[in-house]
Amino acid sequence: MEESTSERPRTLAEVAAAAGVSVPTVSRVINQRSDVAPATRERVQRVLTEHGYVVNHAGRSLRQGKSRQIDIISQDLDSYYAFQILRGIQDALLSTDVRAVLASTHDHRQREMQWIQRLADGSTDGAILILADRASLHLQELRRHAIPCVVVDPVAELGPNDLSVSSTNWSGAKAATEYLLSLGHRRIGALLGPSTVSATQTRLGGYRAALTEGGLPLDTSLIRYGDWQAEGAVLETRELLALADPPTAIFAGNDLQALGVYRTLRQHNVLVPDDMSVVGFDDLPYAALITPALTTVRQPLLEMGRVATNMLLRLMGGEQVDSVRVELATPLIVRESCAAPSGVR
Amino acid sequence: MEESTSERPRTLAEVAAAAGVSVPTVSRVINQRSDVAPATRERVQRVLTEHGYVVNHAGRSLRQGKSRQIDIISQDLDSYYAFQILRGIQDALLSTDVRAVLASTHDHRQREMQWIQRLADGSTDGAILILADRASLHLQELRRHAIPCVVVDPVAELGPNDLSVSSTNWSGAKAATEYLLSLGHRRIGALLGPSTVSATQTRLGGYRAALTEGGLPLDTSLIRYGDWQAEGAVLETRELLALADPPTAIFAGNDLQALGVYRTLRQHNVLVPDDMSVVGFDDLPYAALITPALTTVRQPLLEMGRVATNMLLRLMGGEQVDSVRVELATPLIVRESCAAPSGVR
DNA sequence: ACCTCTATTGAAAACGATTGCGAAAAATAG
DNA sequence: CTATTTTTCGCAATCGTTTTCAATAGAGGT
Repeated sequence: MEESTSERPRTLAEVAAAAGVSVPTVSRVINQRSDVAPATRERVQRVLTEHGYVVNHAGRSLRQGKSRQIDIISQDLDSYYAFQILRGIQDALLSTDVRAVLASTHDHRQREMQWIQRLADGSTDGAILILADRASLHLQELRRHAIPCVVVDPVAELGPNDLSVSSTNWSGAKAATEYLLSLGHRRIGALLGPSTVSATQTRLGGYRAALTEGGLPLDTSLIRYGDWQAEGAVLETRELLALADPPTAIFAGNDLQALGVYRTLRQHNVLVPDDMSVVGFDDLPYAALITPALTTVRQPLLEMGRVATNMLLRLMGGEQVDSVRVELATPLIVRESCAAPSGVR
Repeated sequence: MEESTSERPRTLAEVAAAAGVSVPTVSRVINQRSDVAPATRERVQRVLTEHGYVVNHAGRSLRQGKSRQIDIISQDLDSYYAFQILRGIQDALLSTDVRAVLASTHDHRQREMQWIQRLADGSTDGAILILADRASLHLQELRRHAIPCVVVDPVAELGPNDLSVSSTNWSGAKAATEYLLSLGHRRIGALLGPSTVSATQTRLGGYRAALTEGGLPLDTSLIRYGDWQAEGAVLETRELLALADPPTAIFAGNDLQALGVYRTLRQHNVLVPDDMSVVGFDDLPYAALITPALTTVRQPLLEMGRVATNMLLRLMGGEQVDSVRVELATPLIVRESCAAPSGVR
């Protein structure tokens, strides 16, 4: 199909020669400048497409100080969670000529330096930060260099000018709690993330709101702060089970923690959902596959990545982005892990 | 700490001026060339470090035709599997100044073109392909441009000169099967990947070898080809259960399929491991967390990514890489999903 | 002391694109 | 038909680095 004559023009000069015009003219055609006569443009364009010329990015970058690359920076690239976001970013980039560079530095001193340096020399046109907070070295450096960036799911409040994309943690938690209440649960354990993370507080707010609306008191002994990990959840679940008046349902901070809850309950011969209802958060792919299939609040991670990327692209294009803080909806996905409490009271 | 005087030298010229030498000399110092007098080198070096100068990558790239970037290309960036490899790659890159670019094109025509073009203009110094085969467009283009690349876990036989890193599928499968045999199982179902994938065939070989050594015949009705997905595994498990003489153990092609097996068994009220033993492949993080915890053959995915990257880096450095085909060990991780068959015969 | 050789260094030419500026050509006005 | 404006397009400079290449200075040999 594409048996282009093996000698593709490598430089503007070659194209220019072939089209009988000067180098700048070809450049103008490529960059869709207006000051080219229609006839000339057409002629150059033909040569361009026929020979399959491609611009040399190094040359362009050098001249323009732009790279058409964005950095993806994740605090911990070690969770399935971040991976989903990554996929969304890739998606959004598919129809552009922008490329994503994995730029996490993982507290590696030397690497952080390198990264900062790359910022200075125009190697980076923009960045997407996953789970960053305002104090993050990355965010600060990006601001210093005035490089556009968007934070996906910030862990703490950002500055007033920092763009972010997250999900409706509050209503997600509220919906989950309401659902459990509607099933008849009156004692609902909340096994959240670290108390310092804003998402945790927001979700706690949703949980509390649902309880209040349901006319129930807030029992702080039912609230546990975790570390987002399954191992931690094991301990916290044990604590909940050991309560004098243990909960009949557990709202886990994420699906990974829910996995830890499942595991612990099994060890204690507590059946899900018969003896204990469990709700997760995230809806990672395996949530539907474990048994019993996990009822969970879906975070549209893919979508979040996509939206953040589109915002960033607009920002990079110099457009004004009006919505500084975007929150995407978090539907409750009902599966098999919840039921009415067994000991009806 | 690093209150560098805000006017960091942006160019070699500025450094040169500050050090009282010429631009090329500074360049030579930076690139550790030998033809610089010790005294001069030391003087320049001081200016360099004191002012925190950093090379401009666009300039260097343009001149050298190298980018210090490698492409990561994955057939489907949509599995947790690939993500683990990605982490390994990141790890290996941490102590270098090479950056990883997500370059999967997902059969997106336009994007593939862009990618090929970037190959031509030196935007890519090397590539790591995940799950590619010899016929892959990417691999062919890379070869055409003589760009070094390494394939992680090739899905089909590669050319004689293609470097690859994979795992010992044969002995992994053999170990898993032997383990089941040692528990007393005599009918072991094999729920593999697509029959066209070489890993599938290799594992089948290991499975068969264990059977033969155990003096058991190969019952082809126990062998099912799947698609690596959990949904497919559901169907295939049903088929196995519907056999006149169903297996007492199932060896799944990967952990995701094992999840499907679990799910189906639960639906059919078949207890794991009491009524059916299950072995997985991969050892993804959730394997230890589901209940019962999955006994599985560990693929050192992280390590594979790391090894592949190191090979690539050496290749890019012009070193001769002797081991064309690297296989990493696949230990059997025994957890809770296997037991002696219940109906002792 | 002269010649040769080596170790250092800088001047200048790339690398491939974009852009400011001015000149020629064409269009418009008078 | 001339004067003025507008289009169109090329020259030359520039982005920041690396790489010849030649020049200089010093070392060593005889």
